Amino acid sequence: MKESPPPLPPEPPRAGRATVASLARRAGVATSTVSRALRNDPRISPEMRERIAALALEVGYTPNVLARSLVGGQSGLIGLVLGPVENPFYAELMQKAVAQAAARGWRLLLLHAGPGPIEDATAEALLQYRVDGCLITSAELSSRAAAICAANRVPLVMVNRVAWEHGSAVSCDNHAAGALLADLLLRAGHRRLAVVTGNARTSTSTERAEGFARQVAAAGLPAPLRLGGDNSHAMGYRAGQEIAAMPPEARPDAVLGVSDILAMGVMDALREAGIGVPEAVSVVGIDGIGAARRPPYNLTTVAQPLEAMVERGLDLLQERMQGRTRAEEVVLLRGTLIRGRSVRESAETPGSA
Amino acid sequence: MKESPPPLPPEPPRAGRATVASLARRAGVATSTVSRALRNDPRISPEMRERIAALALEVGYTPNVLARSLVGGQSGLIGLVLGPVENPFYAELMQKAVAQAAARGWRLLLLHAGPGPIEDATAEALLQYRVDGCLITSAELSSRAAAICAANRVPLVMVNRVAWEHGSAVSCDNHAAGALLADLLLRAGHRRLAVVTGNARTSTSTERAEGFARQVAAAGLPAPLRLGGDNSHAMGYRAGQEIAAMPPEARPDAVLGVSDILAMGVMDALREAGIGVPEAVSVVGIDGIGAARRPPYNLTTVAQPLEAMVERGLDLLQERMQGRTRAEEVVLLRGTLIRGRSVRESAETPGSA
DNA sequence: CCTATTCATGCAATCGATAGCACAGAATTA
DNA sequence: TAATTCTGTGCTATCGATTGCATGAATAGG
Repeated sequence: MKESPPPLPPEPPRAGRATVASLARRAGVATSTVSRALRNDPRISPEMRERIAALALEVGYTPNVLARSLVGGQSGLIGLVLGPVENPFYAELMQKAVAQAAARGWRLLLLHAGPGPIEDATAEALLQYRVDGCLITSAELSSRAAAICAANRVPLVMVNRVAWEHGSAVSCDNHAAGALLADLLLRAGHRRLAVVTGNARTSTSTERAEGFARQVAAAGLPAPLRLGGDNSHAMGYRAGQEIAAMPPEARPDAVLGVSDILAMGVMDALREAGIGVPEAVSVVGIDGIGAARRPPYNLTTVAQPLEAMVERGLDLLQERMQGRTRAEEVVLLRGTLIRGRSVRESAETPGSA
Repeated sequence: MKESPPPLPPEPPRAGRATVASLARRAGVATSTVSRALRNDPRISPEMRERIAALALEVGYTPNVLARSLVGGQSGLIGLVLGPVENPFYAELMQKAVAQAAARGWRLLLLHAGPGPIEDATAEALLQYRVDGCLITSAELSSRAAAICAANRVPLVMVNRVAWEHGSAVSCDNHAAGALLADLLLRAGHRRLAVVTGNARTSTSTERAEGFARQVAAAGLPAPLRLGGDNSHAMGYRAGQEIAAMPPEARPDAVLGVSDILAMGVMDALREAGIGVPEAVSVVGIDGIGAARRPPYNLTTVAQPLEAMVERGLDLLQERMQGRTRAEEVVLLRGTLIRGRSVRESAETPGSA
C-alpha cells in the first residue's frame, strides 16, 4: 500500500489556478500522466485516472484552453459579427447562434455589433485570437471582415446575406419570399402595390423586392411603387407617411416592407394617419421577428427559418474548419408564411400552393 | 548597401500563419529581436525596427494573442452573460458593451444569451478561456456564473442587477425611478394607480415597484393594484387585458410597467380594448428602449443611462482586474425622465424639481 | 528460466510570444 | 592606448497542455 505522496514539495510559490503541473506535483507523477488521465487516455490505469480526477475536482482544476489551442491549433472560438440590433432579428439570431455554438463546443467571440463599419482593430482581433471560423450577419459592411478572413484562410459563413465575393452563405430564399407575398396580395384582390426597401446594397433587400416585383409584373400589373432605402422602423414610418399622404385613389392598397421592422413602421404611420390596416391597406413583411407577431401588428409575414439557418451555417463552418472542403457554396432555405391579420381577407382563393 | 538577406533559409515546412519565429528566420535575427521590434522596445535600433515592421506587413503577421496571454497572464477577454434578448434592452446593452470593450482593447466572449439557466459547460468556459473579468446582465439565473467567478477570483460586475451575494454591480437607481414616475402620475391628477411587475426575484422589478408604491403611499393613497410577474410583452398585454376588463369606475387610471416592454404590452391591450392611452388611462415604463420611443407608443419613461452604466461597469472591472481593489461595491446611476405622450396632460403642475 | 510482449508511466520537445540575462562591438572616458 | 559604459542582439527559460518516443515492470510464450 502506497501512502499519500510522502514529501509533497511545499507547493511552489504562485498560488494561481491549478495546472497540470501543479496536479502532477501533488500526485507525484509526470505532467503527461495527468494530461492523459484527464483526457481518458486508455493507456492510463483506472486507479491513476480516478486518483487524478479526484484531485482535479478537489482543487477545482480547469484546463487552460488558450494553452491547449497553442498545441492543437484550434481555439474553439467563432468570431461573430452582428448587424444593428435595433432590428430584433439580429438579436434573435444571436441567441440561437450562442446556443447552437455551445452545443458544438464552440464559443462566440463577439467582434462587432451595431451599424457602422467594423473598425480595423476589431477585424484584427479575428486573427489575433485565431478564431476557427467566422459568422457574419451584418447586412453590409461585412466586406472588410470577409476580406480579412479570405486572405487568412479563416472559414467564413454569412448568414442572412449572400456574399459578393468570398465566403459561403446561408440565406432565406428571399426572392421566393417576395414572390410568395406578392401572390398572396394579388389573390386577396390587391392591384396597387408598393414595396418599401431597405439598404439597396444588401442582397436581402434587393432580392426580396425583386421577387415581389417580378410576380407583380407577371400578373400584368404596373411595377410596384418603390419607397424606403434604409432598414429601420423610422424609414418604414416615413414611407408609411408618404403613402398616407397620397390621394386615396392613387394610394397603394397593399404594401410589402422587405423586413418586418419596415412593415411595422409602415403600419404605425398608416394607422396614425387614420388609415386602417388591413381594412384600407394591407401590409406584409418578411423576417418573422417576435415583435411583429404581437397584438397591435399581427403581421402577415414570411418567417425566416432561423434555427435551421444557424444550424446550416455552423455546418458549413464545421466542414471548412475540418478542411473537408473549400468550395464556396450558398444555401437557400425556404421561409414559412405566417398569416397574421394585416392583410385584407377578401377574394383570396385558397388552395393552389 | 546591404542586399536582402542572402541565403534565406528555404522557409521550413509548415506554411501556416506567420509567427515571430518565421519572421526571425526571414530577417536572419533572433525571435526576441522580432518580438521587441514589434513592441517598439527602445533597445532596438530604428533600422531594425523598420525592417521587421516592413517584413511583418509584407507577410501579414498578426500576433497570436493566445500565446501571448500564456506568458502575460491576461487573455483580454471579458465574459458576457446576457438576459433574454426578447427585451431589446439587453440587445442595446450588448451593443454598447461591445463598442466600449473594444475601445479598451478587450473582446467579449459571449457565454450565454437568452432565458433559462446557464448550462454548466458554458459557465466552465468562463474559466477555460481565462477571461479577465465577467459582465453579467441576466436578470436572474446569474447566480451560477457569479458563484463560479467568486470561487475563482474572476472579477465580476453585474449591470442592471444588484447582487445578493458576490460581485459588484452597476444599476440604475430603480427605487428613485419608480418614485419619480409615481410623482409624475400623481401630479397629473391620477389617483387610482396600478403597477405591472416583472419577475419578483429580480432586483430591478421589485425595487422599481417599491419606489413607486412608497411614493403612492406617501401621498396618502391606497396601495397600487399589482399585476404581472414576468418581464415580457405578453405579460404586460395580459395585465392590460385584466385592467381593461375592470369596471370603469374601479379601473386604474394610470399604470406603471416596471419595464418598457411591459408598459408596451399594457398599452397594446388597452388600446385594443378601445381604452385610449393616454386619454382614459396613462401608462409609463422604465428602461428607455428605442422601441418604446417610436410613434405608436411614445412612452413616458425613465431611461436608464445605458452608456454610462456600461462605462462604469467596465471601470469597476478594470480596477479589479488590475488588483487595485477587491471590495465589492454597488454603483447607482440616476435615470432620465423622458416625456412621451402616454400620460394625460392635465392638472400637472410644472416646476418644483 | 529466459526472452518477447504488453502495459503504465516518465522524459522532453513543441506550440508562439515574452523577458531576464549574457555578450559582442562601438562609443566614451581616463 | 587601456578601461569603461553603452547599445543592440542573441540565447534560453517560461507560460500550460499535448504528444512521440523511451523506459521499466509485469506478463506471456517457449
